[in-house]
Amino acid sequence: MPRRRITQTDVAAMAGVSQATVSFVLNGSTPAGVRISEETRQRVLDAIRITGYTANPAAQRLAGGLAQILGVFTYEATFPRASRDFYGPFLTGIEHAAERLGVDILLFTSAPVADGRRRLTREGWQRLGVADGCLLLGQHEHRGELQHLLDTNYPFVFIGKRGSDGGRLPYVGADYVGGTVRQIDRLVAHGHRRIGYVGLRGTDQPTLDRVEGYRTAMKTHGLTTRFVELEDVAATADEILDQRFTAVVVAPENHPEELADELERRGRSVPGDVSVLLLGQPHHPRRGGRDWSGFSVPREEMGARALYLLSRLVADDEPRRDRDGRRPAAVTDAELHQVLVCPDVAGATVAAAAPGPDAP
Amino acid sequence: MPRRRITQTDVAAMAGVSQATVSFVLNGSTPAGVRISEETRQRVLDAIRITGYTANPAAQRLAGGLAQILGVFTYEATFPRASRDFYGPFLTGIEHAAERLGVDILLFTSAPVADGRRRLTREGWQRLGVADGCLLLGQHEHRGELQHLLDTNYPFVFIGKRGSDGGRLPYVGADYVGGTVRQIDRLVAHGHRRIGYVGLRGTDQPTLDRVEGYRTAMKTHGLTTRFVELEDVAATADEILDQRFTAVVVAPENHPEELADELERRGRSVPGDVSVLLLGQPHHPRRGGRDWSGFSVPREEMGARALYLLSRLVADDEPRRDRDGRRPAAVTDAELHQVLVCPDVAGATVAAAAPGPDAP
DNA sequence: TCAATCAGATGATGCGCATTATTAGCAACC
DNA sequence: GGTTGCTAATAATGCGCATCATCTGATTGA
Repeated sequence: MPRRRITQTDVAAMAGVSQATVSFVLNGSTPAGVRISEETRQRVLDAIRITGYTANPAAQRLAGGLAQILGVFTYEATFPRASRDFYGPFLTGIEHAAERLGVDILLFTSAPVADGRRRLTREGWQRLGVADGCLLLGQHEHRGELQHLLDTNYPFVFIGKRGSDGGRLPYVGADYVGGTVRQIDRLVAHGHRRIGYVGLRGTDQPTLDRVEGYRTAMKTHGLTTRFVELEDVAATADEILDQRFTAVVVAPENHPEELADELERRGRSVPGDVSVLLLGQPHHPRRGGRDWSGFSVPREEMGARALYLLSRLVADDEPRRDRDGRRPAAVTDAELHQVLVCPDVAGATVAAAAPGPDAP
Repeated sequence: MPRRRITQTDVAAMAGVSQATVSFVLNGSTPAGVRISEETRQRVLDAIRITGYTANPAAQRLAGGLAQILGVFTYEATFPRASRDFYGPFLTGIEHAAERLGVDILLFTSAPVADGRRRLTREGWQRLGVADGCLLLGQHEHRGELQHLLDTNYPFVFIGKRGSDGGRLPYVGADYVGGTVRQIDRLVAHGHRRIGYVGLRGTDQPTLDRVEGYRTAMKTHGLTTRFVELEDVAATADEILDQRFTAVVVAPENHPEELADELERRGRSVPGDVSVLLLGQPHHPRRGGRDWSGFSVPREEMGARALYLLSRLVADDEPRRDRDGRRPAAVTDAELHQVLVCPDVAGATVAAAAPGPDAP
């Protein structure tokens, strides 16, 4: 086992060439009129094989190359793991993809927290530089920081749809709209007509998309949209009964478990009297919690797809060719904004509508 | 927003000093006979504050400094989060500690897998270098690789006790011995006398420790140790009844859930007829699974403590002082090998022994 | 008065790599 | 025979930082 690390210079010496030649061979060469004969190339490759040379990522990065390190930054105040039920799956997907890509993952756990959200400023900028590109997680992004990333042409990909910014931000999101539409379809197929939307107004993308999906689907079926502002769970339960809903859709962050409890406390059964569909997975799966019907967000896949996309963007940035001298195909606009299907979850909180006043 | 990154040279220019001076100020200076006046120091610090300068980790690392990056390597074939019930909590703890320390975490997801376990060789060595030190996870470490780490004096810490290697390997483990002893104590306190150990023979540390704990405790109480080799769950259930055990202890990887099912299928209740104590948490918590009694492994804390220890080791390696000119205290032997208490879990699978032939 | 000491800093160097500019050798052409 | 053109490579440079060796000017000691 060698004491000192093996460098390109060592390899060069063994192959009887210059360090530069080794670098060219490793990078598929040909930046400008540089040519390496096939024979020399082979000699270098042999030397690399024999010595077991591997590039020092720090040096690569410093010299303006790629380090095969991709970063993960989050805007949440505490690193995603803490809210592990929600963020864990993203990271699992990211790690799987990283293994496939042969890339290391750098978690920016050091970024300072200000105003309850993590910032990229100051400390952040430089640290980002160790990674070839970065995945961005969490709702509360900071516009100025994003602008800087765009300005400096630093490759990044959002996890979660970003509609706000006219197509400049690459992202991999989930199709909350489509998922919600299908839930309404489902309810209608079960004979429901009075279907309420329970939730908080919000400007976050998932909420906007759920509302849009609800609106669209209700309109399609010629039904009236009815929103119930969630303030107090008990009050909301009363309202649901007052309005004689036979079904409601609700986002997972809006305490569906407690809501169902309240309904049952009022002598109604879920789904016997009221069907409840969840627009996403439960955030904090309770021991012995209900088996919710609704749709699920493909979080692992989102993580993985985001990393793949990021790696493509990084490759695009680097004007380097593969060994056939061709550049990989450029990233298309379609790739830049991916929205993944949210599969339906059968569950046990949906049933046929009780025949009510609106029944035929 | 500056286009080009701010370097020490920029800061130096602003403060009217040389780049070297800036570096000295940042590192608490004084490598050899170098002195910086308080006034100059302040000027440099001001310039840093104004420019918002931050060190480029790649450059720091290349120049032999610290990058404030700590690595996580695993010997498992797939990266830990994938088997997230077991490994997830370690990473949670690690991330929390990283936030506290202001350090980024590098996951070595790129390390190649050979023979079903991940290796550090070739690819690995150089990549490790980006991090100031590294946490090691998983059972199947490779001796040669460890030796190399020791030889090159690369700072690392194992998560999980490492007894095999006479105190040369730093680790943060869990006290399986003590935890197991207490479970036996618990059973004895409940009047149990015929207490079996169900499990597979294994040479992994946790298994060795559980067996040791069982042996010790049984001896202390003057009871006979009885091991049931787990081959087939059904056969094991039969054996438990044959031997008229009133209680068994079992490791979580040995299918406790199925075992209890088998017992109940035979008309025995858990814990009514047979108490079952789990020596650790369930590996794959089942929906609606039993509420196991036993002990839990403080995995998050292990992760966090391991990272703290690693950071101390790294600091120790670097002959650098803090701003008062003192070196932090060296790592003691006690710190080098930490074993954390495994708290008891009350649970619902333990009850008083049914009066049997051994009863008074 | 001249050497010795010391505070306070700076210049130069190298870490390992990517990349640009340059060179050496040789065949072809006028 | 000199110039052009081409292939095949190398020398040199810089990325940003840590660090070693060195330098300057002031103060002290004899």
